[in-house]
Amino acid sequence: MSKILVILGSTSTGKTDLALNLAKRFNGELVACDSRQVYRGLDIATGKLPGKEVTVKKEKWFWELDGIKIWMYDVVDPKKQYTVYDYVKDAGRVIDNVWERGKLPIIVGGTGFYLKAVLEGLPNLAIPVDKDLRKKLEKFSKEQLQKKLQQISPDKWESLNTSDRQNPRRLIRAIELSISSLRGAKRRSNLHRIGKIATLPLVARDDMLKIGLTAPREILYQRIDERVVRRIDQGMIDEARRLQKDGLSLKRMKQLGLEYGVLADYLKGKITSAQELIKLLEGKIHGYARRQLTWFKKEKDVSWFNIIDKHFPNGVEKIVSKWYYYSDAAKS
RNA sequence: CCAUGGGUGGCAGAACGGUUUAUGCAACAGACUGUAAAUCUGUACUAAGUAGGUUCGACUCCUACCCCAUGGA
Repeated sequence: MSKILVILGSTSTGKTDLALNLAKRFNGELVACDSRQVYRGLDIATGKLPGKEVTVKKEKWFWELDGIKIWMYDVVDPKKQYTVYDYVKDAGRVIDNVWERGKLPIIVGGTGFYLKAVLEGLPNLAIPVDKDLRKKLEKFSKEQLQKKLQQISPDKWESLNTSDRQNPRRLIRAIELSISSLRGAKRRSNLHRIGKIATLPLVARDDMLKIGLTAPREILYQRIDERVVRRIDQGMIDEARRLQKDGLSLKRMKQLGLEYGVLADYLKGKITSAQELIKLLEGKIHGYARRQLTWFKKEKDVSWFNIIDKHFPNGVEKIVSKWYYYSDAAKS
């Protein structure tokens, strides 16, 4: 069996809850697809635990929630930088392993880019980061970067849209790609080696089922707001303090996004009242949810379910069941 | 009760006697093939505690009142 089930949707739609139930029913294991859950120690704010009560066991390479394995939590130290590249590599291995043991991998995805990368592969992943180059380029102003790219690769520059042309990070990567392709031959070997990893899954269309969870905006925001308060109660602030104590710089914490960005400001003393803290957290997460909606809107072949419908889990189960048991027959 | 400081868009926070009054956050829309919960782009908000006055013109000056903060009684 090489089927793969994907649960996607924006934050606080209850992806993990649903995935756990499906895992129990269909002999599955979860594979988290979240750019922050991969970091050790980022637990409360990244929502590693589902909304419902659940027994938790932490093993070295996976967690076990209610006896269901969940992978791709805690794979790296938060001081290190983890990228799509790492994710594709690691998750690819995990998925293979799940298949080997005859289980159904259920990808629980909030990070659209990572999801796309594992599912479809990302050709350019084969071209590695050039640290020295980046170090140099990071000192450049936006204008200098633009000029540089126009110089070395007008085509690449033309291919960028207006917003990416203003985006230093993207400009740097574009320059990196251009220079690498100028070096032609050398790239070959890399392409070969890493390209294989990047396209690892290559799941046939019928073997993949994508379930999307949505909710009306107001409901989503409301759920987020409730969750913010709950997480503060659960000790989200102490979690940030602990990370700092363990040597995570506030600058790095800020890079970790959303909650951690706000919490870093809080620890710095930039934010003084609890009220302000909560408001900022809510606002940031609302924005995030919106960006996810924008991204997932374009996702193809998704069976969407609105979570305000109390019976949606039944609907999901039905279609998963049909896919799980019968799609082989349908294929032939 | 006195003194001092202050009341600016949803919030924070500047400048300024004079056509569109910053900026940041949030909001809304979008981009995104190695930091993606990141980063970037676009749009909208179109605001001055209240009541008067000065002025050709007031958010900006004056008066009264209301409210807030700090200090004092």
